[in-house]
Amino acid sequence: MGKLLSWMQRKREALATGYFSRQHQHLWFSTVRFIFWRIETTGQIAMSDVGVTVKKNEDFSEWYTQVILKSGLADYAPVKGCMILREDAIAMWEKIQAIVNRKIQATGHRNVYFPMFIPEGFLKKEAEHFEGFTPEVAWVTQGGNTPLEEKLAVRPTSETIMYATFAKWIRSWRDLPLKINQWCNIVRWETKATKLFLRTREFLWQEGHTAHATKEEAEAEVKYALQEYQDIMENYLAIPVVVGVKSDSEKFAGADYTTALEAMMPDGKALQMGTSHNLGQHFAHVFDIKYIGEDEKEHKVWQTSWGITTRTIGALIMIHGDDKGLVLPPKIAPTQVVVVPIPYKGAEPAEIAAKAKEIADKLREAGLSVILDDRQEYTPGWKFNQWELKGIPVRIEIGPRDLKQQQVTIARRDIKQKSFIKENEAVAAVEKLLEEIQNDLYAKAKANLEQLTAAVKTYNEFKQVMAGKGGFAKAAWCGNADCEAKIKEETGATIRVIPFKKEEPQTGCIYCGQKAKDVAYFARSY
RNA sequence: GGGGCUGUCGGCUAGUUUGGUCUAGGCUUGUAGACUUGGGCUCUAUAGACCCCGGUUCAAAUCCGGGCAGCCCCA
Repeated sequence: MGKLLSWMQRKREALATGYFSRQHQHLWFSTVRFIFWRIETTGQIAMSDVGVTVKKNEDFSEWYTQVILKSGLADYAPVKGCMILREDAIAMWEKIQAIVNRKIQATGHRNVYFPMFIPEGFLKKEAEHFEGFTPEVAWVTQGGNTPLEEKLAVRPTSETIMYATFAKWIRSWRDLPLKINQWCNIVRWETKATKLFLRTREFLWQEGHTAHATKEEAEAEVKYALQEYQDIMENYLAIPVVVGVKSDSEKFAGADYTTALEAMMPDGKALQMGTSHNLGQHFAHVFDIKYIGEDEKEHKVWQTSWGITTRTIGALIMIHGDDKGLVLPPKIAPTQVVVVPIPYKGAEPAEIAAKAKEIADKLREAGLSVILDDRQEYTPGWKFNQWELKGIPVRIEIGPRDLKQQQVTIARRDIKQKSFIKENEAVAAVEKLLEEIQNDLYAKAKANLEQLTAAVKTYNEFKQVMAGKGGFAKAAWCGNADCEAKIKEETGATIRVIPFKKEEPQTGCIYCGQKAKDVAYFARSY
């Protein structure tokens, strides 16, 4: 009772001292809120929360998350760092799968599936490999109610479990080359800084694994995989990449050397788009993968492994997306064309609907993926926004005006431009437009990459780049890992790649000034 | 690896500073209907939330501790 009284006392004091000022505050905030509400409800651009509410160049990180969630590509899962890939994301991944499968199957690789559980002993066999992966391995220690005698790793990559089996499969030179690939999920237990698509504890990938009789063959395979990846990134995803070799400190744990593709994101951070490793004979030694050659002698095999992941979809979103949402390259878009009928009352709605269907069918016959959005319950404006959010490359509108003039209205997503095409030329025009969009997206991304690439001559210049907008800094490097480590410590930038296209260093090492070995691409990275 | 911030209907949020008229308000979305349809139209009705566990207290969305999740910054 005493406390109640003291509360009433305090409340009375509060009322006496602060009440009116709070009322004023409240009034003021209400007014401001009302003004924003007017802007939102009357403005051309701003609208409800259905769309993306931040601008790409104002809050990139928030923009990225919103685009993914609101376009319906993915969602968060209940477990930290795990994501749900939704219909459109899987559809895109399936497109990538189809392209990769077509390419590698044409060159004699075949798909397999190995188990996701790897005995600890396997993982431990190659010391460097184990050391590299062990900090982020998830372990199964119990089955049902019974503790396991040997704990099982949930695969962080499949070299060890595959190569234990390779040792059984490979006996003779006739068994070589062995070229397999698998599509699967991978678990790497990231502790923090997880991000949709880019860094998740579980992700999907493709891992190719090959074994060869000679070093030269393995080298050719490493190069082959990387070239195909480059083709996919540039000619399908419309993402320009820099290709080359990783420095020793960045190479795959257990490899002789790693080659990689690196792309540049709009926020100035690099993203690794794929890797192709030359494993040399390290695994062949520890797993005892040997064959009897034509020379009747015993030899160890030479191996490669290479992979790309669902991460590439994250790059796609970041590079091509805009303030209205996703922008998808036509070759990867799950749906390439959406047809929206615009039915006015009293303006032959049945005819418009029929015409829309006719156009959609014709486009489908031409091999395009088409959605006919004839939902009655949404207005055309609402549909336009929705399909733009989802990044569908081309939209066709068919309304009374079009009907009368025997034309269709074609709108392209990337530059939001409308044009009017005679109805009987529609299919050809759309096909041409899709190609144009594909090329324009690449050209634009290429221009951005060039703009975010700077050749630097001094360490000061280097630091300025990294402290500013970021991007690639092309700089001379002596080859010493200490310099690399210092640079990372001081600027956050690492060597992303030492390009295949060698450039003569114009200066000494950017850090120590000693004679430079290479020109390397440095950047902060995801 | 270190530091900081946040968690309220499906989404955005008000309320938390100062525990109590909060039986948690608004907008949006969802559902039903009407009206519309060339850029997220309008109206009516209706549904829907305090992250989890514990503590303090007569009383917790509000304070404290822990957990889980998300975000940001630095290395």
